[in-house]
Amino acid sequence: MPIRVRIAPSPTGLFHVGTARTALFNYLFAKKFGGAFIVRIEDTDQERSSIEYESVIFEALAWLGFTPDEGPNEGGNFGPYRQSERNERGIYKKELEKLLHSDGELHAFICTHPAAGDENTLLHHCDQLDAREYKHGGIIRLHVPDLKEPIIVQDKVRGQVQFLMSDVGDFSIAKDLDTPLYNFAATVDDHAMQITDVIRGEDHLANTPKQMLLNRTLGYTDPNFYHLPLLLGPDRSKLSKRHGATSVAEFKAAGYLPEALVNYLALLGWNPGTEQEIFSPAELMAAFSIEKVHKSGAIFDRSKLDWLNGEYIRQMPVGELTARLLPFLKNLPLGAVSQEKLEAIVALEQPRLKKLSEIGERVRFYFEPPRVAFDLLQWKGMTEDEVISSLEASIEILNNLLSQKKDQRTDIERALLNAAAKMGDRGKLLWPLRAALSGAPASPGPFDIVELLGIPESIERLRRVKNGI
RNA sequence: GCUCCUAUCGUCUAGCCUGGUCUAGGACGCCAGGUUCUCAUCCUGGUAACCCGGGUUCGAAUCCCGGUAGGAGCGCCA
Repeated sequence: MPIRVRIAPSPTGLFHVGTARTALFNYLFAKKFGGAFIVRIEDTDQERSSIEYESVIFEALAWLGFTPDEGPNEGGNFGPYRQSERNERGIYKKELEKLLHSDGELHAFICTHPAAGDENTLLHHCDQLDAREYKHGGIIRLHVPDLKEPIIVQDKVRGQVQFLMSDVGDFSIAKDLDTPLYNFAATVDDHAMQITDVIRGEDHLANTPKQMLLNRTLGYTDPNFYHLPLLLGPDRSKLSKRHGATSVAEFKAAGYLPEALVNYLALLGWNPGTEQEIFSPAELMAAFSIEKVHKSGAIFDRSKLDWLNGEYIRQMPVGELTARLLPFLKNLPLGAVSQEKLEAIVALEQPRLKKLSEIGERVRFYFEPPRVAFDLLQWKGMTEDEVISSLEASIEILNNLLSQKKDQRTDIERALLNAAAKMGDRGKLLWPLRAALSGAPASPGPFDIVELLGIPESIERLRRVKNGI
């Protein structure tokens, strides 16, 4: 039987990184076994679901590179892939009626208990077991006998986990014939879509016995279950908004590369058993095995993500990096900069970038003269006169180069370095030069900057700074 | 409160199944040094952990029991 897995997000909010990791593990598992990765939209709660949030899901999936094999946009033989549409076709109603008319120990019934309020932590053990005919004013529950009989979840990550029927209670499966609820709709769909392996977050572990009970009642076979450890915030509680950025869109906007995020997410709760940490998507597929997934939660640590992101940035061909950087350069006075020059600038910044979003302010000085404060120009407590003569020396060297038409990077470096060496401390020449050109305490080296700016523009900047002192 | 899950450096983890090779390995972070005008990159070194208590055993991070701590779930949300 072919492997079929699914992610079942509800379009009620942003796409969380935890969901992204669940999607990743499902995706890898499917690809590893040549199976199908399915997206099913769980929008039975019409109040909270929206079409905008649905597109957030698709955008996140596309950005991360997890292309669904079946889903609302891709189609497939098991559609529709939105629960709202499935509901319109009466898919749930049909199964619900089966449960309502079942004579078995497990069967659905109408519960007329009032909506849960403060008592919502109590288990429902209703005694209205004969009220099987649907009538308004009640909610439909599955009757679970109050027995000490265990329901054993064979979890492929955590092993055997036992629940008692008496601890499950009569749980809700639909508000009425036309309004199915999560556990019921998911169970019906997983069966209808022939899902073989359910890989999801640990927070669903307690739902599993309910779904197994539903499978048993409806005559379905259970899929394999895998419950992934949770993603945690620094305080070790489930990662949520209060821990900062948690949505995929936020990471994208913050300048993270999808391949770095994916790589990082893969390493949370899983590792290949080797010392490899950087994986291309293909390597990840090859190395992934769900047996090596952990049981314990993992803290989402930004500093390691940042490091990985930097690694990916450094490994990327300059042309590609430049293209990816474009959205983050929007607010800069780029003018009519050539692609070649832009790539040269990007190449200089490449080893310094941790996030794409950092590019903006780092490269602004290439496009417009910076403001330079005097004390920035001082190397090791140089006096005003020393700074001025240092700048003059640089200007003279550059003028010479200009008149000799030597404007190659090697020419620039040789001339400047020679002069700097004669001063004993190279910093006496090089620091004021670099500071005057960049206006920054940290930047690429002066030879690179001069080459990029061009000698005339460099001289111009140096003069202006010198005169401003 | 009830149910369930988990437990190795600050963090992600290897090792645990199949006890000895573990004076517990790697990575991130941090610290120091090298390269260097600066920053980053790069290189070198350092820092730091088997939750606690019993037991089994010649020997336990590894097996067993009991604690403790943390987490998740307990909706007419998903």
